[in-house]
Amino acid sequence: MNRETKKELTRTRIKEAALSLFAEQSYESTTIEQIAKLAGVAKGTFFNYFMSKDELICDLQGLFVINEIIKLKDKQGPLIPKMQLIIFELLRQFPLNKGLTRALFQAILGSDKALEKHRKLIADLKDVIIPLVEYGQECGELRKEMPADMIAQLALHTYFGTLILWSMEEDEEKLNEQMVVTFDLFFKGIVV
Amino acid sequence: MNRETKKELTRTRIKEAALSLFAEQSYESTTIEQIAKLAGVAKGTFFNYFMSKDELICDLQGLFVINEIIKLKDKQGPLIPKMQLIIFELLRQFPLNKGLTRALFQAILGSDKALEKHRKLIADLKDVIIPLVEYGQECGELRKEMPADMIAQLALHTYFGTLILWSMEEDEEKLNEQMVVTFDLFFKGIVV
Amino acid sequence: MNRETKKELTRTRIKEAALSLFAEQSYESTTIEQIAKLAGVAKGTFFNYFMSKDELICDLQGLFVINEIIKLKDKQGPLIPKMQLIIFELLRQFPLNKGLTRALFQAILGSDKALEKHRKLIADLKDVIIPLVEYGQECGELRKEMPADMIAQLALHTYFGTLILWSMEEDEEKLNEQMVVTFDLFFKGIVV
Amino acid sequence: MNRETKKELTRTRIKEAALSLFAEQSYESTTIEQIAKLAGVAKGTFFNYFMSKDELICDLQGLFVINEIIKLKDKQGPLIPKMQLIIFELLRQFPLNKGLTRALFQAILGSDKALEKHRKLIADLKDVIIPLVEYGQECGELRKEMPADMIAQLALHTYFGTLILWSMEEDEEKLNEQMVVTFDLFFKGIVV
DNA sequence: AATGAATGAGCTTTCATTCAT
DNA sequence: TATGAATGAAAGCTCATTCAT
Repeated sequence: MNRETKKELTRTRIKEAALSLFAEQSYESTTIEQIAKLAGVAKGTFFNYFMSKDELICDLQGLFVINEIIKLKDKQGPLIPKMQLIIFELLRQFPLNKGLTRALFQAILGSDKALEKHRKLIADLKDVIIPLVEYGQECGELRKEMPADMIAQLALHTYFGTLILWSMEEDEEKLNEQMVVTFDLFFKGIVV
Repeated sequence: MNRETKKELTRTRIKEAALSLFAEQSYESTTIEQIAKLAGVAKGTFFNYFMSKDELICDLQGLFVINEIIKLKDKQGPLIPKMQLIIFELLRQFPLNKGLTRALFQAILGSDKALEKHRKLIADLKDVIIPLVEYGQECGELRKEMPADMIAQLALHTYFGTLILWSMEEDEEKLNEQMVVTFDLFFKGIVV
Repeated sequence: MNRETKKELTRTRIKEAALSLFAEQSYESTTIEQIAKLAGVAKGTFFNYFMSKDELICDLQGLFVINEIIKLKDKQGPLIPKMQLIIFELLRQFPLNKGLTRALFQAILGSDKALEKHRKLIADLKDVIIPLVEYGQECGELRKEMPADMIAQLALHTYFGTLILWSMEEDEEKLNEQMVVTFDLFFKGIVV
Repeated sequence: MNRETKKELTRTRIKEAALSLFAEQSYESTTIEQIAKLAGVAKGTFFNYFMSKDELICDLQGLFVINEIIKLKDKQGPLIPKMQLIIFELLRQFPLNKGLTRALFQAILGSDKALEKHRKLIADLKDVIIPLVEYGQECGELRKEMPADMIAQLALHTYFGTLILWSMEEDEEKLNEQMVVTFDLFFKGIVV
């Protein structure tokens, strides 16, 4: 195994350790020492891979890759199933559990860098959704009295609202089910 | 001025100082020393009023009083305006700005006590909304194919989704406007 | 009830509260606030009766009054029973339990004033015991090869050793029994 | 010098600094900051070596190693000299001065962990002494009317009584001398 | 005389970060 | 590159004591 691969492996181990700890504790109360220990490296080694805790969280946000989602943009066919696919893809990409979701929100809310990155993610998602909605409106599938960017925005409100309330619930409901139901209603609101 | 009044005043000053600091910094990075200083009291005095930062945040959550909202439950008339009133009331009660909203979410996500209190708030809100929705369904105002508790849940998803995304935006949009637009769509989804 | 009596009563209540708390917690971890609360007075009131926690402990040491003991000095009769009476008197005066004993030692060890007072107590006790021993030696009851002040000192070693080890034991042995046995041996060592 | 050695050195420096400060002030009034400063390390470094002041004191109690004493158990010869050797060994092991002795007692009396550890020490010492006494009784050297475990207990009363009273004295008497005299009397009491 | 709110120095403890090895 | 001991600023919090009422 060459040096490059080994480095990548360590980086991955650190990220996984962080995710695992964030999931069971809160973001703030997870220390770099705990992460390093669980990753099997020394505390100092952490800083060879991430300049700070802030940078780590920015990197973890990168897990929400929307590359796959962008591809859906140019796919043909009716809108609703495509949007359901986007949602499905967002959920599938990342094994979210309540603790981890809370931790990520907490981290984003506490770091300017992470907040900035989150804004970019939101903008990217909008860039994917807006054309879809415009296309749907042109096809006569969706109501036209509301601007496409507003509808996209609302879709995100719905998505993140479901996500954060779910993460704060006590019991073990599946996120998928809640998301499906919520968007079912959302689609009812926007279709002709 | 008697002692009791003075104490109440100090308590208020501390809360206001905290709110003000939470609004301009994050919750985590606001220290008790800063709060005390801004409130014009000694650090130790803070602890005469709140056993911990946690307890302070729980107290601040209490600002979301839903007493007014509960009164709306028994008011007559069509549903949608009443729900709009609820939203309006929730927003009016508390001079939310982005920084403060982010700080409150951060605090709730980082403290078990505050999380618990938030769950209670959610439950209370549901208790108000569900009967309204049921009444709307009986009157034939709302679709009946979706259970009332689910619709209530969705309303909360929509509300909190709008709230958190708004709080994370960079620019100065008004929350009120976003909320009105979002719920306009939401209502379209649920009416017959 | 006149003012003087009332004041005395409050003072007693504070002392009793302190003793009670010292018995169940350690001296260091008992706060003046706790004492005041249990005594049914305000925190500030404590300082109207005792200038400091130090002064309180000095006052409590006063419980070991040796006035009664001094009277035994001039009593006639054989030595051993008289010394047993002294021990009995010391134990009787004060409802010692392990927690309280530990707390008192802790307090004495941590305060210069209390330490000084304890030295005086020791000196007073010696002043009582030495003449007794001298008389015992003259009567031929006790060995003469050891100076009387040394024997007195040894008696105190024996007394305080029993006291402190007993207070540090886990189980519920009675102090009285241990003391009787220990001194039984002690007397065997000093009699002719 | 390798890392391991250096660490051991720092640990030793911290312990020595603590002992030195305990000797001149009381245990309670010695702060970790003082210890760190005297040891020439940062405050935080203290906590890399000891989780708390409590743990430090437990570690210091470990200075009373009784390994050497245990070896005496199986030595042949008359009892009294052997017991004198034990006392001598206990005193020699640890450069006791009055301040430090007081501090140790104070620490033990104020910490549950340290108290527990002290009980173990007492139990270990009894385990050494009892067989010796039994052997002495079998050989006809010691009186048989008193159970061996009681005699062992009394020896400890005598030892700790001497120790604590000595530590509370103002003047500079040597502990050794007091101990020798006290036990001289003690032995008189127990021999046939 | 009694109160209890206010004080603030000082406590233990945490932890991201640095840096010599 | 990996290490982990050292750092030290800063955190939350305690509590004996003061003092205006």
